[in-house]
Amino acid sequence: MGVSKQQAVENRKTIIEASEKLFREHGIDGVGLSALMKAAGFTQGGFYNHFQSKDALAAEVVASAMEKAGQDLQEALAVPVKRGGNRLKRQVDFYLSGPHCADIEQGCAIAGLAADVRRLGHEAQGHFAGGLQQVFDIVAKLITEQHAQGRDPDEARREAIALYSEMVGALILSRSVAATDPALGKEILTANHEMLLERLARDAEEDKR
Amino acid sequence: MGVSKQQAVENRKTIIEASEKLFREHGIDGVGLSALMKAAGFTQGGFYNHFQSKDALAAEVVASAMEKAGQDLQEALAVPVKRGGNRLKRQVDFYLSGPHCADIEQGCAIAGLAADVRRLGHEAQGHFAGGLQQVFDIVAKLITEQHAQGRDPDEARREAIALYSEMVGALILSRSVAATDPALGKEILTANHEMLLERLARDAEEDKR
DNA sequence: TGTACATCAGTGAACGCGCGTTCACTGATGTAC
DNA sequence: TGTACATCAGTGAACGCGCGTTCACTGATGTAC
Repeated sequence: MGVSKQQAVENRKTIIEASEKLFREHGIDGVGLSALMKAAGFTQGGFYNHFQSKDALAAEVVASAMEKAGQDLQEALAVPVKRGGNRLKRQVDFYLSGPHCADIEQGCAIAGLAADVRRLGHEAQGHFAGGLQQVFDIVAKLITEQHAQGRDPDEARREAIALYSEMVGALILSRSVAATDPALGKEILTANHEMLLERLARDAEEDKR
Repeated sequence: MGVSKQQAVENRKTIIEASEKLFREHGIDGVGLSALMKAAGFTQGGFYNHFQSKDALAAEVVASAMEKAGQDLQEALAVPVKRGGNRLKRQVDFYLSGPHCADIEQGCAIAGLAADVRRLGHEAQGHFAGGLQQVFDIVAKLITEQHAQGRDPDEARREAIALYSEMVGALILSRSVAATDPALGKEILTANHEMLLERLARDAEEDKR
């Protein structure tokens, strides 16, 4: 067809982004190259102009998704905090909200990909692990700024990992029953949300003493 | 080949159990009927003597796995508690241990299937949701018995859901990076474990007052 | 700057392969008399 | 209790289909002179 180099780079990105959505929704094995390329607006044959194999695409999808996840959180950290505002609480509120839970395609990449990544190649797993480290670091910072007198870094990291694990688990469990038992799905979300907010409030109170 | 009715029923169970392991390890789309039947010790053709379709098998696998999970926990509840012993703590210790995390085939069915169940049929999801309800109920009982003066049932259920969500999230995240970054995998397990034990201890102390 | 040629993203058809499913056949089990 | 027949779990080959991948071809883009 003849396409400029710049256009080709953009098309490549389009394929990766379309693939990410389909991979999250149906799993990597649940969607074929023909569907991926079609979703990106191309025909199947062009795939191998951009990627060596489906596995290679999967690795790039994970890398791209995790990079985006890290950036999004980074931005949340950069937004100036209002007086009496609480960035951590706002992140938790958003994460465990109904809309975020329902948005499998664009919601948290970690919750959306974690279970599938285990079955992908070494490269994809590496990108995922790297992104996860970054996310834990950022959440640890959010936790540290939460405390007036700061926080021991190791302790903040432990809390960040526990907090994030709980939120990811809640999202995955809620989604797993959402279609069949929406009430239970909602309950999982709210139970975790309430428990987390109570703990945050309790921590804040202890800080004052 | 000619096989007694009783033998046929046992063979059917063998297929379901072999399938559960392969489904957990590779995902439902990641393993074919030929591999499933071979793992159970049969040839591919016999599959349809037992199941209407691969989807139907998947639904039975989920039902069987969740039933087993509920029974296992039920038994833990039935074991007489030793003086000063703590059944809840022991469950948490086991759940977030390295060996349990590494045992994808026989470990917690909920963590092993949650992410895949979303992509299965309505029937499989129903079995999963039902099993999850049962598990939440049992964990709520464990939490209630934990407190000297008992616990408001709604509050116990909320705590059970939050506790279980965190453990499931920790297991899934730990497994997702275990191959590439084993140190991070271990850290996720221990961070969640320590945080949970601290909370249990704190709850126990509050109880005394 | 204009012309001739190489490049390479995109197309669409084709490849072999393994998938889920079907089928004709076998023969021990289970049943009827 | 013994004999004749129906049942049906199991085998192994075959089916069509969609998969991941390959390939010959197109034609605008990019390059060399």
